[in-house]
Amino acid sequence: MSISKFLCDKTSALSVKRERRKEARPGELLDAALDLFVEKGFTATRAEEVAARAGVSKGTLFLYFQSKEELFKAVIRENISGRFKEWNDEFETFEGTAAEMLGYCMSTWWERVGATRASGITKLMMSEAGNFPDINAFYQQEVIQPGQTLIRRIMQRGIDRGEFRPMDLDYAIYSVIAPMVFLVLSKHSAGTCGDPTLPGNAEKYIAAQVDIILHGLSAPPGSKTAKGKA
Amino acid sequence: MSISKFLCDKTSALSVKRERRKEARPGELLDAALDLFVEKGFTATRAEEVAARAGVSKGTLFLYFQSKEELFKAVIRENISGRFKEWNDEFETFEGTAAEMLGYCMSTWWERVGATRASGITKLMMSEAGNFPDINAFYQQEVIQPGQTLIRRIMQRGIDRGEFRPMDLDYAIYSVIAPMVFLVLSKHSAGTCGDPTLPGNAEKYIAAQVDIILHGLSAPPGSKTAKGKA
Amino acid sequence: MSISKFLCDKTSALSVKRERRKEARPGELLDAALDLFVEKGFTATRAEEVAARAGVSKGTLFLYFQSKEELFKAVIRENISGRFKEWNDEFETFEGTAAEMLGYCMSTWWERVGATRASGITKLMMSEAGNFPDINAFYQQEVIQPGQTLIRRIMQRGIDRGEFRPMDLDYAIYSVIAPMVFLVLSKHSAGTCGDPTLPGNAEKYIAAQVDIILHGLSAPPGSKTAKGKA
Amino acid sequence: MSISKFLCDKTSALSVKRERRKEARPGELLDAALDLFVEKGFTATRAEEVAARAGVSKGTLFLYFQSKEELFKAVIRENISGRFKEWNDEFETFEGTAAEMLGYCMSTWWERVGATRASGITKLMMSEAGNFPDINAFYQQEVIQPGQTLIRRIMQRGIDRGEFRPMDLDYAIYSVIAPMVFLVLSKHSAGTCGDPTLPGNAEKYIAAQVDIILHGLSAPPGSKTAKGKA
DNA sequence: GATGAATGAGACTTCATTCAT
DNA sequence: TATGAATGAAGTCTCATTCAT
Repeated sequence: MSISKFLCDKTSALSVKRERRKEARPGELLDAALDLFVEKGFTATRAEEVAARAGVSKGTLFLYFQSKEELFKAVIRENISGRFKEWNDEFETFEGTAAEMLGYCMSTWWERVGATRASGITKLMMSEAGNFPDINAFYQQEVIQPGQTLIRRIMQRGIDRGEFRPMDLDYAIYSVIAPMVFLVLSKHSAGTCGDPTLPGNAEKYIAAQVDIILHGLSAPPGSKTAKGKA
Repeated sequence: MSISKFLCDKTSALSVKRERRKEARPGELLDAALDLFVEKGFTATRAEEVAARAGVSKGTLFLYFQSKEELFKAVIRENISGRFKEWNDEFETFEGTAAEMLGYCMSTWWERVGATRASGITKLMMSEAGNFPDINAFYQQEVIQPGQTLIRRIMQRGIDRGEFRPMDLDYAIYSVIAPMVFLVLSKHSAGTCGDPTLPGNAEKYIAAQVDIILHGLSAPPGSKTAKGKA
Repeated sequence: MSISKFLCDKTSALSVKRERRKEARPGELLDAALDLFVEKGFTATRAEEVAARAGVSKGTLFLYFQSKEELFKAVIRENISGRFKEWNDEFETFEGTAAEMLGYCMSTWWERVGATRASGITKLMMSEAGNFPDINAFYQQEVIQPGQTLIRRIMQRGIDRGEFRPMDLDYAIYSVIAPMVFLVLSKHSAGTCGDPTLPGNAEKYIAAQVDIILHGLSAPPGSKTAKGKA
Repeated sequence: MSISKFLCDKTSALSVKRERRKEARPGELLDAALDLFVEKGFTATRAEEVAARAGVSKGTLFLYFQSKEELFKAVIRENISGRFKEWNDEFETFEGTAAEMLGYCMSTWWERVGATRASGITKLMMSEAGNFPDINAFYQQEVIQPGQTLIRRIMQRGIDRGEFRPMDLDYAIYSVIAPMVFLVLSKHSAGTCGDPTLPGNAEKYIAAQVDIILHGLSAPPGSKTAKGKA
């Protein structure tokens, strides 16, 4: 429409890439920051490293984020999947048994969260949450609470249907949660990086835990639906 | 002028400062350091804070530890007493079933490690080990390996005796380890500090996990054939 | 409001700070460092003083030099341009007598080294070399050895031509070197700063020494026999 | 006389050594300090090192010297030989020629000062005088001025007697002083520690310089006393 | 917008000096 | 008097943040 438009056209071939980049800058910075924060910790990661990994200069980082702390918060916010609403819906309409639902839930979680870079957030929160009370509250509200609620509802349904033994869900939910948290922490900690049984075979790991848990939860032979062998 | 004056002179309020306690200092500093490192992370903890919490000045810390990093290493070393030898011995002479042994093992671990300040080391290693490869190697060798080996031996015995189902122990051991790791991490992370179900009732938590795991591992009533192997 | 305002805007009094002069900084810092190191000694000079004298902040110094010690090394290197190659060439093609050459050599040395700030390096090396073995080795190789070799060659030529008496050059060379070293040390030591006979009249000092040395070295009139050897 | 005297007698065998030591403490500290200050420089020498070399604890040093700086001043004071008065007297009654006197003077200086640990003072003053104006003034007054005066008087006598050429003594005196200063600096500087021609053969060095200087100063054949060859 | 030179608060560490024993 | 544990001011160096270009 304007002359400047024509002027811009001249460099369009070059600027296409650059402009795409420009739009993507904040995202690239968040990605780089997530990786580095997870790998080295928040304090031990230098702002310049983040910028360098994102392919920009130090100054540019502060163009998009007010401070290193704001960058941290943005990293958490950006990578916290608000997927639990969606999963709660799936739960409502799920047709199989509670056991199937629980297994499906853990596998899906691995595919959609555990296996992705977003899983680093778990480690990050465990390590740094103490220094960021507000971001921690946000994480509690967006992740911990919905996640625990979903697990609890599934298990409650299992108990109600007689699939699972009656138990105190305040504690029982952690038999599901702990193995998943442990898996992602292992993935991101130096401590188990050399362990071939873990990150490389996460699916097998998940399957093994599901198997044990479901056996552990299932109602004894004498009860309603799980009579089988007896 | 008064008798009390003379009495006080020896331990007067003024002389509280500059106490000479060469013997006690290292321990006090290690205690303070463990607390702060666990709470805030190694990098985020200032040397002066450690000194202050131990009730000494900045300089005194460096009288006993060559550097902040050496202090860190000493903290790790101090809190890893090779308890596993002792536990392995207990395992050898244990008279009960593998299930009893496993339950006993987890309860004992809680009493002797999980409930103590030493459990903070777990969080510390997870957060910072990446930046201290040599410390990490030491921790792997002194804690991770012996711990996993002990669990594995107990479970293997259970399988051999037909108490437990046959399973791939490379993965199954984590059904025991994950809940314990999760517990201590929860204890030391702000993330779950507000969660009333966890730290206050660790014994109940342990009991619940033991119950589920043992159910999950146990062989079905009709399949005592594996016993023959033992 | 006024035209002058617009003119001033570009180089306004306010913008004096935070000038960006990447090219010039290292040189300015090296200059400042040389002055201060010579004046107060390396250890007694604070990094911040060097920065301040160069008109920059503490941090800027470490932008250009990895450490204070690296700065020290750079100061030495910067002020030791391998002048001796050039002087050795001059010696090869010099047409006059050895005596003329020696006098020329000392005068030239004064002009090109002694009178410049580079002469402070001598004092610096004397005071601090003991604490920096590698720098010392470098200085030996780049300055001491070539310098002594040049003097020795000139004197040897004088002996060979019968101009100078035969003598043990291992010691005789110091009759030339000592007065020069003494001169620059005097120049840079508080000890003789109040001495009006020295720094202000270095040329006269040099001339007087040359006169005495040449008399001291020259062969007695009747002993021209050594000439045959040359 | 008193009981305590008898009591002391009991431990006298042991305390003889100790008491002798006690008396000697300040001297041992000054010795150690001189060595270390000369070797490493004032700032780079730690008070504790001095104490350790003297065989006492850090605290004891400060029992005898108010501060490290006072220790430095005491080292200088202690080691500045007020021998010039004595030497001036020798000069008055010396029977030989001025040349003999000059040679005797340099040899004697080497024996009584140059070869001793006290010669380190020269290096110390060159290196540190700038930071200690008052001690420097003291050194000027006690050493530099009397020393230069002595040399000047000897040379003036040589000129007066026709032994030496007329010359500007303001500069000529350094032909004698420079080689001596250079010698002790060489002895104490890392720069020439590896040079086998210097410290090991100081007497030869001195002799060579004396030879050249005397030749350099001596009156030409045509003058009164030094006719010889012509 | 993007850059990276410049800044300066703040961290680790040293060491002269003090003082209870 | 002698000791050496303790102190804290001061120095080196880092790095989040700013800002002129």
